[in-house]
Amino acid sequence: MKEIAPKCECRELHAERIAHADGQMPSDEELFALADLYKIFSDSTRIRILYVLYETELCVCDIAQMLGMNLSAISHQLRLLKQARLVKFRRAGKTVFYSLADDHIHSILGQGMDHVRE
Amino acid sequence: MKEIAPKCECRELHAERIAHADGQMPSDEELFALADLYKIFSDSTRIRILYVLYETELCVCDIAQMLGMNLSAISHQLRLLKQARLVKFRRAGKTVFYSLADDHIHSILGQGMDHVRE
DNA sequence: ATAACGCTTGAACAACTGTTCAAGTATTGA
DNA sequence: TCAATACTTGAACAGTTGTTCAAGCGTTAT
Repeated sequence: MKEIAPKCECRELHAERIAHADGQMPSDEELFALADLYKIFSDSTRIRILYVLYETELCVCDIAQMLGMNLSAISHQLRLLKQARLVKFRRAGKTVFYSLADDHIHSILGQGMDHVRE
Repeated sequence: MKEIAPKCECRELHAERIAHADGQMPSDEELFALADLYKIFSDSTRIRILYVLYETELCVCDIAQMLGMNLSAISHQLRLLKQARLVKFRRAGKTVFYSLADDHIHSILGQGMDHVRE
């Protein structure tokens, strides 16, 4: 049994604040989904893939070349990006081209960058 | 030795695209910093902490109470949020109050939420 | 001083993650 | 049909992460 309710005397004094904060909360499902979205952006390989795709579609071996990584590693990460609907792909013969799924992704990446550069 | 340059014939055909994509790239340091920022938001405990602090400052035991977790777990996560400069704190007697570091955090969380709710 | 409270910290542990390797599939050209 | 190219996939591995437990620190009241 884990202790989930520490007996803290100050809680009674803060009841109003807690009620207020609680009323503004998004649902738990939304917060978990949000964390999962950020999880995709939280790896530098995936972020770099998204950025090389910012301007143009590229095939898997091009991405691997640009990132200095092997094909398999890139392919695994592309699968995650695909599952998260952040990239889409089209096959042209033996080659598979990947590109960003929609413009929303651009704006998310842009805002994060603003924070880092501030 | 890891293989970092897969010999892919299509690369020569894509040279222009690669040059273009490369010219728009943020620096590696910026991309790593960006991944680190997203890493903070990628855990549901930390996201939930940030949201309960959205409207008001709260002490550690209040946060633990609201999230149904023990004090130590919350304290560990607050340390990470502190290091990332996403929260600030003030001590009042025995109690330590945490709050969001600045308004920038609000807008980042807001945009992520838009994507999830779309 | 001493004790109690609120919080922090370090060590330990299980769970998860990213990369590699080897083997596989799909498509094309000979 | 056979081989070659471009990519995908599963298993294995090391490295990382989040939580818990126990012990500690700082503040306040007695």
